[in-house]
Amino acid sequence: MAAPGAGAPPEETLSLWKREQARLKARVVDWDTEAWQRNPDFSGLQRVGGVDVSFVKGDSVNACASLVVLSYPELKVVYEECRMVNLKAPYVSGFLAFREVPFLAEAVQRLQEKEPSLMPQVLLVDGNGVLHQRGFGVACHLGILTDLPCVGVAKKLLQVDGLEKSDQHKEKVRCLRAAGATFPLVGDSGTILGMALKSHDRSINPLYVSVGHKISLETAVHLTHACCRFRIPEPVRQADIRSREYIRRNQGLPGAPALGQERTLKAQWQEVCPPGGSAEPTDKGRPPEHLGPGPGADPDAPTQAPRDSEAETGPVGVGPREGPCAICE
DNA sequence: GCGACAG
DNA sequence: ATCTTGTCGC
Repeated sequence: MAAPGAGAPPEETLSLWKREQARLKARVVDWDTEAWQRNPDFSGLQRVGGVDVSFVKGDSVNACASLVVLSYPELKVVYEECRMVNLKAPYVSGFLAFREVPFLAEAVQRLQEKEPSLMPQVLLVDGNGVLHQRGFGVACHLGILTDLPCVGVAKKLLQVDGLEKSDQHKEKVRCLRAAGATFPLVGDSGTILGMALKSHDRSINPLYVSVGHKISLETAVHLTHACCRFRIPEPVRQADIRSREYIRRNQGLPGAPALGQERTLKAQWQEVCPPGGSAEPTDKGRPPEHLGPGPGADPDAPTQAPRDSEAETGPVGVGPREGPCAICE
């Protein structure tokens, strides 16, 4: 029940994962540690990274992990890496990092080895930071593993610690006027876990920003907003666009699984975690082999129209009622 | 049966 | 995450 549609990890594994999260959580730094973070215009900030993982259609194992680095404030892609990976763990809400973070951390590691001068000064991560069941989402996890400042940027509200998509929440969302408008996400404990951010004038659904590592919530929100040309901040959006594109080009090429012949995650999970047996940690790292971006992979190719899919804008004829809001006075 | 469910 | 067309708007 923990992972609908896929093989669920044994309770024992979840227990180990929780312990690991608790151990690493102690290292999270939730304030500004970098000089550029203190400057109102972020002067000194030159490179912002984004990461994402996209999937092959009917396959929960094969995916493309991508890391991009954009110049700031121009928001032009100056580095890109896409790589096909075999996910080892199923998706379980609250444990996303155990599925994706190993490959993201490896991508950062390869960048460090190949082009250290392009190392981003901060990473925007698709998912939550401290806004999480145990206060340690994927953005925190990646931050600790890489020691880079990280920001959690989620597209949906993770309903934890009393946070819910209640009518009151929806009311607050409707009250967000111009891009940049926010409201705090306060947990039962009274702690501010993150901020809802209207990232674009024409978007209705806000982003849910939270601290990952080495950055304050205020700076995280300001930075996220500063990186938005559309609803999704450019670093994450470019990582997403490029990883999907990479998958499209890789489909049908040697190495890609034949249709209907994919290994299911459930099957793979059974290998790693036999029902009743002890699993052995086997392989470590692959040889750094490049299936480098072919000749037609210009980073700057504006093949993408200035329009985003998704709910960049609300339904035209059925917009939420404008007018006085009881909550935002 | 119903709601929850980051990606 | 993914399945998917048109449509409105700058």
